[in-house]
Amino acid sequence: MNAEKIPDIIITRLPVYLRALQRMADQGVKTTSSQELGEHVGISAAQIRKDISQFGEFGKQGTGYSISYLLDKLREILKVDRLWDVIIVGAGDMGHALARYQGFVNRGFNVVMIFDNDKSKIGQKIGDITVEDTADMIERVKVSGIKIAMLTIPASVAQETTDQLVKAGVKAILNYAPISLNVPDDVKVQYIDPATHLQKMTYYL
Amino acid sequence: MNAEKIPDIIITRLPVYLRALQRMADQGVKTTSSQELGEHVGISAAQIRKDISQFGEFGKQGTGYSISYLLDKLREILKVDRLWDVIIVGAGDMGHALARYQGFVNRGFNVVMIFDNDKSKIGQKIGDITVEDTADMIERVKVSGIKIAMLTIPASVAQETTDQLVKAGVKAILNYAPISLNVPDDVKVQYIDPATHLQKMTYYL
DNA sequence: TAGATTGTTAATCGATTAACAATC
DNA sequence: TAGATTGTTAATCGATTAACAATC
Repeated sequence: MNAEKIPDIIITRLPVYLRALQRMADQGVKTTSSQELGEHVGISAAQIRKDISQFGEFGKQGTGYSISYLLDKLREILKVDRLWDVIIVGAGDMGHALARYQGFVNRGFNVVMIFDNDKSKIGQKIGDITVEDTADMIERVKVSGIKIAMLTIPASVAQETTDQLVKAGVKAILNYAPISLNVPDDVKVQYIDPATHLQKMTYYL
Repeated sequence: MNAEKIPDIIITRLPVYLRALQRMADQGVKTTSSQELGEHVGISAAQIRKDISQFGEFGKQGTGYSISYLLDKLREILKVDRLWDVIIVGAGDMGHALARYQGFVNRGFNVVMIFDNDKSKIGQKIGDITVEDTADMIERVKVSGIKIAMLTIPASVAQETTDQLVKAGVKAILNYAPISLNVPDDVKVQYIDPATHLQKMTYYL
């Protein structure tokens, strides 16, 4: 793999390519071109070729890309050629929805624990996972070596919970709480806040 | 307001500033600086000043920005100084979670209808909204003039449903289905796909 | 007043696009 | 072979940063 640093914005696009290619594969398509893939994802063919070529020469002149081969390569690059254990912190509506979501496993993720600090929720079953006490979270995460967490708790407790997760060794946080989080440089955060996304679009209305 | 075209990437950051400022205001803070706001949201002070100055001179040398004044201005710019009616398409777990989410109203959005094509769900109550038949969606949306939809349906039906929404006059779609959507230029789409967000972070693990 | 902080300019840095030789 | 499409280069375009005069 390439030793030089790959721009973050390219890494952001790879999962989108992966998703589109997975869909094409499901439909039985064997081969695609930068042109065709670009039409699917709304990105120029030149950019797709440039992005992919950062990691190697995965295509063939004249014929384009083998979808299964490119899928393998992208999964390897993104490290989703394996199954990552993931925890959910917050067993509210959103935590429940994520816990029941069927779309994680074939994309590299496995929800293994759910935490909440509400005594009435602890012990409840969501699918085949039992909600555990947030008080035990640091220890449980440390011991199991889990690196990824999804946060579905109120904004008011998001930063302190994040600090605990960082202390427990978590390196990637998908944050559903509507607040910006402060984390060390080696911890990544992605934000999902529907209101923020909607507010971007109303500008154009 | 400025007549020149504002870069999309600036528009993406404004809701993040808005969210942080709203939080500061809730905590009783009256004034802030580009420096302080930048520390909260993880963006450089220079960039914040440049972004905000695209729309006018909202700060004061020496003292910074009045939070309530800047909030007013940002809400006006983003057009969330009003309440937008929004529909949810898909009454599954995610649709339910969004329907029950309390965080929309004070950020400019009001969920007014929920649609599903599953006969067993139609007629069900979620909060004080009754799930309606997707077959009636185009008509209902057209008549009410709704411009914003949140899509929480399977990827397999997302594009056809999107086409219907576009036909009904919807101009902004928040898409939770794990698929890229094709829409006309005057329709905006934002994507929320937890697996895609997670896959971006695993690259760095 | 002195100190702080804005708004803005110019310089730097980075990303995208267009074009085409290489080649399947 | 002829046509198609990659990988890559150079040019263009756009975004970020540093610096500072203006001024509260």
